[in-house]
Formats: sequence, C-alpha cells, structure tokens
Amino acid sequence: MTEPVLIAVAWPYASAQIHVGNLTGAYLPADILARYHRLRGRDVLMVSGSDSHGTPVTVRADELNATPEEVYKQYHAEFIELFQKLGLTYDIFTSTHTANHFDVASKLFLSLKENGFLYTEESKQWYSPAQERFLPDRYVEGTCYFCGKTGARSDQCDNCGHLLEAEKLIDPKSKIDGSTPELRGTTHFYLDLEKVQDQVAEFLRARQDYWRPNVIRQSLGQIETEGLRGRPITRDLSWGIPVPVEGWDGKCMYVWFEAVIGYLSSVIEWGLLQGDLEAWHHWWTNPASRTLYCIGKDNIPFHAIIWPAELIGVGASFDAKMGAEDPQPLVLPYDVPANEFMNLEGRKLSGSQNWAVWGLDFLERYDPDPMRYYLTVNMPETRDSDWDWEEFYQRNNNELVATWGNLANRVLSFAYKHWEGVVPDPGEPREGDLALLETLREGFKTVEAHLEAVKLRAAIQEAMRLAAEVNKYLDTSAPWFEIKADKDQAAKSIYTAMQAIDWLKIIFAPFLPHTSEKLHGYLGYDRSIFGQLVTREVADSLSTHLVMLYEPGESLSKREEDLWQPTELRPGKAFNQPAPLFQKLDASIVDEERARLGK
RNA sequence: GGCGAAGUAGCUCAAUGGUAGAGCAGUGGACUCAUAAGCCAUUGGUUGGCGGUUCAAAUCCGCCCUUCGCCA
Repeated sequence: MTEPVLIAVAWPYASAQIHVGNLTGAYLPADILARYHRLRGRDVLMVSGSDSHGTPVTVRADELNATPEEVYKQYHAEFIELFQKLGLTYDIFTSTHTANHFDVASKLFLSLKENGFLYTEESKQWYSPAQERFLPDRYVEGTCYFCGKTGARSDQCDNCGHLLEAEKLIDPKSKIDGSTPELRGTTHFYLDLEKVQDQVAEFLRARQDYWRPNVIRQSLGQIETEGLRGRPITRDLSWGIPVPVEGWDGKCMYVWFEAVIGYLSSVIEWGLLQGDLEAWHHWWTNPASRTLYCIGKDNIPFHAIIWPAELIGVGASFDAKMGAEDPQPLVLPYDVPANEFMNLEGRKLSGSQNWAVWGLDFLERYDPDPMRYYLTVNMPETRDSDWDWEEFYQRNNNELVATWGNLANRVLSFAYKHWEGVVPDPGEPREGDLALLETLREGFKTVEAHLEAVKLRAAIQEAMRLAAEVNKYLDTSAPWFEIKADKDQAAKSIYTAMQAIDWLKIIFAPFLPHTSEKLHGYLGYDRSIFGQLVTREVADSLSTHLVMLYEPGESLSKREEDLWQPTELRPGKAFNQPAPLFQKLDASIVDEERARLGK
C-alpha cells in the first residue's frame, strides 16, 4: 500500500537561462523531496516542463529574429541539460507546446465554461493598424502623464512607479516598428473568481495549520480583506493555445492560466509514454494523493488561489471528458511550500545585467553536490537569502569537505589499509558502539520529520550533525591506537563507523545524490541507489518535443521498499578503495567568481 | 496607498510567555586514522527602536525604522 506523492514543480519560462535563484527556490527542493519519497518506496511523480508560450517568449524571439518555437526549443534543451547534470530527477519534464497539453488545457477550459465559471467581457487593448494585430502592454511605450518621462510602459512607469491607464498615455508608440497604436475594444473570457471565493477560502483554512506563514497569510489575507475579482484568461495572441470556442480565432489562453494546467497534462503525458492511459488517476483523482507544489514566492497567488479555483470549478467534469464512467473531482493541493528569493552578493539577481550565477556555467567549473549543498543550507525558506561566493567557498571547505567528506574518507581509508578491502567483523559490540548506532537510528527519524514538514535546511543541518557525531565517536575510540594494542578492538570501532557512514549515505542521498552514489560504490554495492535521467524526442500532431524522463531501472529505490532505515552492513563483505567525495576549493575562486559578475 | 513576510552573536540560522542556543569564523589545547581534516574548551548578543500587557516578553499588543513580496 503505497502513497501517491505528486511533486509539482514551477514551469520555467523558456525565454531565459536558469540561475541559482530559480534552483534554490523551486527545482532543487522539489528534487530533494522527490528523492526522499522515492527512498520511502512511495509512488512519486515529479513533473514540470518548459512554459513555452506567452509574451516573454515572443519578445525574446523578436530580439533574436527567430520564431517563438525555435526560442522555446533552444531554452528547453538547455534546461534539460542542466537538470541532468545537477541531478534533478523529474519523472517527466516536458513542454506546454504539445498536442497533449493543448488537448488537456482545452478540456479544462471547456469544463470551466460548461460549469459556469467563465464569463466574457470587453476591454480596450492596444492595436497596431500597421501590423494588423493587438500588442501586449510591454510592446507599447509612451510618455508618462505623471512625471513626463519618455519610455514609460503602457501599464506602468518605471521612472515614477505609477500604474498608468493606457488611454491617458501620451504619444504611444509600438516598440516593434515605432508606429502609433490605437486602443480597440476586444472581448475575452474571464475566470469567475468571485464565484469560487468562499470555496477557495475554505480550502485554505483547512490547510492553515501546516502551510508556511508567508503562503497562507498572503493568500487568505487577500481573500479576507479584498476578496477576489474575475481575471481575464484569454489574450489576442497567436503563440499559444487557441481558445477552443467557435468564433474565437486569433485568441489564445493567457499563459498563467494554461501553464498551471501542465501539472495535470504532464502526468497524463507520463502515463501515455508508459503506455498506461489511466495512470494519471492515481495522482489526480485519488483522495489519498498528496500533491506538493514547489514554487517561488512570485507564484504564490497562482498556486494558492487561482489554480485551486480552477480545480474547484472543474470538479469532476474533466474526468468525464476523459471518458470516465464514474467521474471524480481533481485533487486540490496538499501544500504549496513556496520559497522566498535568493539574492547575489547582497544585490537582487538580474539576468539582463548578468548579476547572476547561472546553473550551466557554474557546473563548467564545479561539481553538482557542492552547489546542492550550499543551495540547501542557504535555502530561502522563511526569508530572502543571499548567494555569497566567500560563504560558498567556506561552507564547501569547512563543512562539506571537513565534516562529511573527510569522515567517509578517514574511515574507509583506514579500513581499506588494515583489513584489505573487507568489512571487519566486530564481534560483540561495546556500549559506545551501540550508543553511536542508536544516535544514527534516531537520526533517520529526526531528518524524516524535517523532510515531511518540508524543512529542508533543518533536515540537512541535522544530517551534518550526525556526521559530526561519528567524528566524535572516532576521536573517543581512537582506532589508530587500538590497532597497535588489539586489532579486535579496532575492528569494533571501524565496523561501527562503516555502519554509520553506510546509513549516513542514505540520509544524505536526497540532498547530495552524486556523492552518496559514489560512497555507495566504495562500500561495494553493485546496484545504484537511484535511477537515471534519459531524454526522448516525441512527435505528435502539433510538433515534436524533447522530454526528459526518470527511469528507476535496476536501482535500489523501488515502490513499496522503504530504504529510509538502518540496514545491516555485512562483516566480510568486500569493498573498494576509497577516494575523497568532495574537492577542497582554493581561496582564489572567490575573487575570480566575483570578477565575473555584472559583466 | 492596502495586505503579507522578515529584522536574534562577525556570518548563516534555532528558540511562538519561563535562566537567549547551534553551526561557521575567532582564540586556547591535546591528538594524528583522514582532504593540516577531525576532537575538546572558550570569547562573543540592552533579540531593529520606543512604549504597553504580565510575577515573567525574542515571543502578546500599539507606534516607528529597515528589507522584500503581492495587490491597487
């Protein structure tokens, strides 16, 4: 009896590279949770994909003189390369530009429409007579009627900060060709949030005891003080999912509306690729399913209010459209553990000013686990945090290398030298040996409690504390003395320490999977702890797209098998010559890396 | 402007009414299996400011300051 766990991860916009802020905010915590739940033997599905539509992609395409499809595919491929190198084990990482997603989004849209949660309304939008199309707000610039500054966007003036009413903007110009746009009436669909407001509030109140304060207070606070108003969910755009209603040619669904539907469509696609068309029900219509949404704080309203509102409005209608005989409603979010932001050297990250640490660039020079470690201990769980190269260097050398890497290395080196690569037989354990192992046994439970509560920083700190306990144990028992007087005593100490690091390997595995696998290999195990990431090109009626998939293969983490517990290290078992798990960094990297910033 | 989050030791963070703690950095020490790592000891804080409630406040209340986010 395994528990379905859906790890739903924010969909990166396919118009910019991924930096450490994106990673620590959403993608890395998701992977840590996914790996932990896999070790527990649960039915984990971690899903996401590239948000391929919308204005940012078309803006980037215009800049590069390319098509939006070319732009999205280029970034999409880079995302997948990064995720493979960093070991972010998405069961599926796909795209919103797939026939399946179009179909699912359309069915969901129509479900909302038929259930009476959509209405239409006319508003005024910028229209370019020269190009015969509507222009997004950010394509139109003019003179601010508050401060007189030119170059103000049509919806907000960056100079004085005022929000602007489009019709009052002085001398509006299209950024594309400099022509003068005009305001024209256009009709759009709106999501009737007012209608579901009470149900959304009820949904939030039922979860307020365990949701993070920043998420629950902001969401519930907004409903209680201001209430909800309808939001337009369609736009005059050509790059996106067409509105599935007759007579609505030239209009697409607004990206924020359709991208979140990816959490559903990607699970369906995963099932299709497994050849199991019904698989998605296990996570989406099963009341036992636990769904966790890993996102950054900029996404809170969409995941804590709008997406639940969409799901409530859809009810069982989507399942009915999928052909179910006894249609069930879709499962509402269990938790939305949104993180705050990560700054860089005290300043806000800025991609355009290159004030960022880019994922792929970082991995050109460093290993993935040091990045995962620093981003976990410094995760912005309760407030904004800061990437500081000096601190990265210090924590790598003083914590990761010194406490954990050195522990594994000192134990295995000593054992390999004196017992010729065979796990020593401890005989009867002494009191101190039992006490250390008891501490580690308790450690599984403590780290587990932190992980279940999505307190990843506390979890990894506890894991490091356990490693320090083993270091203390070694200093107390001092096998380097024991071996001179009585090798049997040294065998007890070294066996106990080996047993401890074999367990710590599992405890660290969700956070530092690459080095846990390495240690796992040194300890003489054949099958890997986790599976592999593979890519596949998928063709459909719309286009072709690259998907990344997680394949458990012959790995140890399997459904219904709980690896999150102490296991016995067999005396007499052969193990391999060890090497250091982590590299010490030279102090010079701090200045070198700082010199790269802002250029 | 409205709502929300955050402000604790040099740095990163714990501690939601009961003697302010941990890790790292700093300082001193004994040891040497190990990536000069680890271990032991230790310095260091009017808990952003002011006022209030209480026998007791980092914690509850009010005002102010700073940072950040959402909304208008």
